[in-house]
Amino acid sequence: MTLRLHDTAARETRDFAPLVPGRAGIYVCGLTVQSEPHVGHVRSAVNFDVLRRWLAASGYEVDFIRNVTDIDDKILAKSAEQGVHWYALAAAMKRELDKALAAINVLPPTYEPGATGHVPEIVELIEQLVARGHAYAAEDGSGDVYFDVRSWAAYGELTRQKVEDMEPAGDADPRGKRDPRDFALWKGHKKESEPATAAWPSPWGPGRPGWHIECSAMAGKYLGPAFDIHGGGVDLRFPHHENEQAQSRAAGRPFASYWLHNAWITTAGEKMSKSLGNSMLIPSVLERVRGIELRYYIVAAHYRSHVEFSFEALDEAAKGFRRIEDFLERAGGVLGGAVPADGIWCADFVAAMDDDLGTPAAVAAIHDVVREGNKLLAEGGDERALRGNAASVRAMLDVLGLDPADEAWAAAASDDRLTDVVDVLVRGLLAERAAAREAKDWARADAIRDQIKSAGLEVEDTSTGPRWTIIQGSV
RNA sequence: GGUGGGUUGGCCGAGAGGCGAGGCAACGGACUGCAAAUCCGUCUACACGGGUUCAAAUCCCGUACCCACCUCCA
Repeated sequence: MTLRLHDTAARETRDFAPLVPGRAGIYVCGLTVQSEPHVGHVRSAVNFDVLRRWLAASGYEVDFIRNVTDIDDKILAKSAEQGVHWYALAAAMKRELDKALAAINVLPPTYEPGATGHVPEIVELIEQLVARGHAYAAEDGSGDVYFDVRSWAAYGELTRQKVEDMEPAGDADPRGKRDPRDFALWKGHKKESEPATAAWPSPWGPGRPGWHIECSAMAGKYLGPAFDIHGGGVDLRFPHHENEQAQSRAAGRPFASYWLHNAWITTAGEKMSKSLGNSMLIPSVLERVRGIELRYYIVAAHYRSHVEFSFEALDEAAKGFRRIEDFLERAGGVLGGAVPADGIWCADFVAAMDDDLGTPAAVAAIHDVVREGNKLLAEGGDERALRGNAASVRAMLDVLGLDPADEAWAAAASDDRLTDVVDVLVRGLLAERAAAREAKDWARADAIRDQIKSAGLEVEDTSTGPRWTIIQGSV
């Protein structure tokens, strides 16, 4: 069984053949830390986290680099608007992002480089491009350096566009450009409008990196001139990725073998970045569902499918996930403790994941095993089969970053000691209810159950006695 | 103007010539003191118009509508 990935550059799903057997180098364009993360932002992170986990689970040693763009026009503009230092804004938003990603169990990358920390590498790359005749310093004294689109015949190959059909780049004063489509590699410092802290020395005078160059420089530094997979959101295909590839290849670096792009999450047909209000911001969404449920919602859709975000769909996904979770919990009860995590992946799951990360089918495969497990649970008896079944569910969930027993969720979950306290209190009430039931005083028994429910706990009678759980969404 | 991606049941969402997606909701049954949970069953769709084929959501032609990108974007 080979992993197949949809390469957006080739426009086809191809067998994944790593440059070095057993190893996978991945570069993903992370966020420009300019505002609070919303559902759309974290989708990309989850999608590539699943890729990374599946590769690792399949036996690859994965180098996963996800950058942070910590300086650009927007950060400068927003910080000026808010009257804060640009680096303060970037750092604050970075912390928000980290918090949001931790809440949905996105593993930290192998390394997370930032643009501002790689100015020497960026300058070196630009120098290579100038030396090879693919970049030039603007002749208008602005200190800008541009990539010469006309000098690179393959320009447009990633998105199959002809240079003549493109609209001009608006990233700088066009007077300094040889061609309006040339884009900035280096932006000369604008003394009158930009803070002195937003400039670094360079052979072309003080300035800062253009938008695309940092990814080429950092991918080259950490993954080498050629690496396996480059990922990001669809919107980045052009200009960002097109330009990254042009810059890198023009500098003699083969760059990425495969390009993966995740689709958008929109709200009512609108991009999330344009949506008004902050109901789609991660902290706000996490008031409604738990992080694991949000992750399930994202994973249940294929990464290349456009998702129309709705709270109704989110709630439904959460219910679907709880079905899996409930099974594990009940199986754990029967098995006398935690369900082991060493189960095997079922064949459907593996086939789904190998087929361009077919997470919807993978989720369906998990549900199938859950149904089998529920059947075993209902029949009672075959503990060995149940153990294998439940362990299999856990193992598959783990690949998707959705194992409820994963310690990563513990930080976000309620305090264990508090759970113990509640358990003691509820057990007292349940003993009373048991006595009432014994006496067939159903009114009294139901009153106690209602009382517990009004506190936000659900009581269920099972073959092994009553069990209480927190009603999700009630707190 | 150029480049891509879509349109599937009440809802969410896969699939890519013949075979059950899956979840949620709804309804019926089993179980239960009643519930809950669970199991079983029911509802069974592919934007539209043609065509190819023994067989089409799936392939071909055409039409409509939607979305993204074309230098701020995950």
